[in-house]
Amino acid sequence: MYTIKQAAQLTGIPAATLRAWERRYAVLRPPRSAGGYRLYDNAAIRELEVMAALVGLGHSPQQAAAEVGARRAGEGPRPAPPLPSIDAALEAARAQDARALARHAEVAVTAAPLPQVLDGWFFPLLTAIGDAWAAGELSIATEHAASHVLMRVLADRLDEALPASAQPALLVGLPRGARHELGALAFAVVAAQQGMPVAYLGADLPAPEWAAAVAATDAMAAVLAVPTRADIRAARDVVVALAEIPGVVIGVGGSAQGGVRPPAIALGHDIQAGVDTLSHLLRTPAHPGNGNAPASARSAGPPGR
Amino acid sequence: MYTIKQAAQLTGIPAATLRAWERRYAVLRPPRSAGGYRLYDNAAIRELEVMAALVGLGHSPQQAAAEVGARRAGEGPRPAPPLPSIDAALEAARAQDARALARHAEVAVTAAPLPQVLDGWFFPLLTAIGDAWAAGELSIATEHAASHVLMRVLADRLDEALPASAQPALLVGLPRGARHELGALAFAVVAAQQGMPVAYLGADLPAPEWAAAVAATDAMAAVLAVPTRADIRAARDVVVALAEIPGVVIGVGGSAQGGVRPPAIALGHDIQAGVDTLSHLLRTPAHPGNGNAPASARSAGPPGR
DNA sequence: TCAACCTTATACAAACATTGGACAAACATG
DNA sequence: CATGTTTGTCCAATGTTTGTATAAGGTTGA
Repeated sequence: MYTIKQAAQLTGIPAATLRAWERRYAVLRPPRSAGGYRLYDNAAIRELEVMAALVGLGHSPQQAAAEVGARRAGEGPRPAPPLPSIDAALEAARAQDARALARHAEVAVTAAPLPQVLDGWFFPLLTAIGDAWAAGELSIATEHAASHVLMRVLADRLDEALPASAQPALLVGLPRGARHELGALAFAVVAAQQGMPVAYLGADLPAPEWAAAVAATDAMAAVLAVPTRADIRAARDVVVALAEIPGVVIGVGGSAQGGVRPPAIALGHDIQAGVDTLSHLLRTPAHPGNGNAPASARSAGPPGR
Repeated sequence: MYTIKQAAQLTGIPAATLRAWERRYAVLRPPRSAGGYRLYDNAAIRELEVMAALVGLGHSPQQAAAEVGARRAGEGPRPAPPLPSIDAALEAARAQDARALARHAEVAVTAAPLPQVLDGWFFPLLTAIGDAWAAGELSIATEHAASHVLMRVLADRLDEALPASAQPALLVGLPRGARHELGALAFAVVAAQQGMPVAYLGADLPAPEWAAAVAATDAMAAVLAVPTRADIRAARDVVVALAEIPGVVIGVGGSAQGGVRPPAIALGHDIQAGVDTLSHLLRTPAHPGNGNAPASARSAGPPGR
């Protein structure tokens, strides 16, 4: 737990401003000590960092607070807000009714903060579709069409979340041969909603291309999805290629992320947590001894902006 | 959310002009803060950028506002409106600037009727990108990202053109193994804008899946793209599978369409003409002697609607 | 006990927005 | 050419947003 001065130092936001933010936007309600001192924990610090990032990106503090607040609304142990029925969406997919499916998905992403919708709706729907296909109730064409639709809904979200003009600092995509894009895209969207300037590179990208993309954009981090065992080899190649470039944080996600070793950092299987981890790594000015992260940033200056 | 000054900075349009546009053309109605400040979100910024680009292209602001507000398909025989520069878009693609590329594409599809834009902008841009790649000036990642962006712009148009909910009468897609989707998607969009209920099935679809999709939707026609020689065999398989189903018109397009024989109907290399051909075939109650079309309609009633 | 740090409440100025009207340059049209 | 419309910009009076400063006083830990 940190006092306000420490929080100010950690986040770079003056203490007076922190108090003003709390008073005016209720952006945080840190617990107090017996004597009434504010006590910030690490989660609070991270939220402030997100807020600062959004403000630095040009959002008005008022709105940034609203956005941060909206996102936090979905984290507590409260009863989850009702999501639309997965069965109905599955039915739409089965009936090849792209429009209805898109509508269901739109409703879902609007109903709650995205990470929650992903866990509670998108991914369950995907496995339901997968099951239906395995049971022979559903053709590949149908499965194709459905994932197209879902991808588009997420891509729209990505568009909406991306700052109007920013050099991408984070690249997200899949290694050569890998196909299942939805997880990677979902990660990109959540990261973008957190204020990171993301570029989504798509599926099936060979290692040299990854390196070229990182070099061209001067990105500070790359995240690749490793959806299946079969993708591990290609993912390793990418990691090797990227490790050549100093100062790039390499994250991996997906079911088979365990098959990829340092310097890649496994981001785990919870998207929100993975984004938090990454965001923290990027915001912390590279500790020499933090385990497996590269040692120094290439481009001078702080991450934000 | 951005205040008007930031919106002005992001779009390059003076704040006073933004207000004037809003007042005079109702081009945007941004939400307001509690104190009455305009709040622009990313979508609004993008719309303004499109509008600004159209104005820069020579459209009057009034007209541009109307076009941005309600994008319509082919209007009268207006003098060919100027399309945005392909070079600028190529530059955006090369710089991995997905946002700028999307903006260029938006401007293009807004500036003129789609078939014209396809011939005069989209496909030239694609070949330019292809050339740049062949010349080693451009990585696969870049080419990937660019075609992603262009696909999305077209897919948006498809969504917009499709009637709220109608049983698809026409399926569009690619045979197993085929990848280059843009032509097929473009065909689907033009057909949809012409009023046909289209479903876009996507790439890489095996023959049995085509048959299943046609059977499931009771579609009256299927159009498959045959982008390269290598796709001919798979396309033939699809044609054979679909020929089993009576009353289905089978159209083929793409560079290698010549390699596929009746009962498939070659739709030629001009999208508009191809759509016209198909539409004519569907509207004409199956002549027994029209060369290579199948003989009878399955579902009773007239094709169109 | 004391210095350092924290609290609330109020205040304030600089930066930024708002509306409504006005106006000249550019453009079209008879 | 004369006339009317369109369009970008500017003005003035007024309200909002936001970071920071101040006063008066309480808490913390050596």
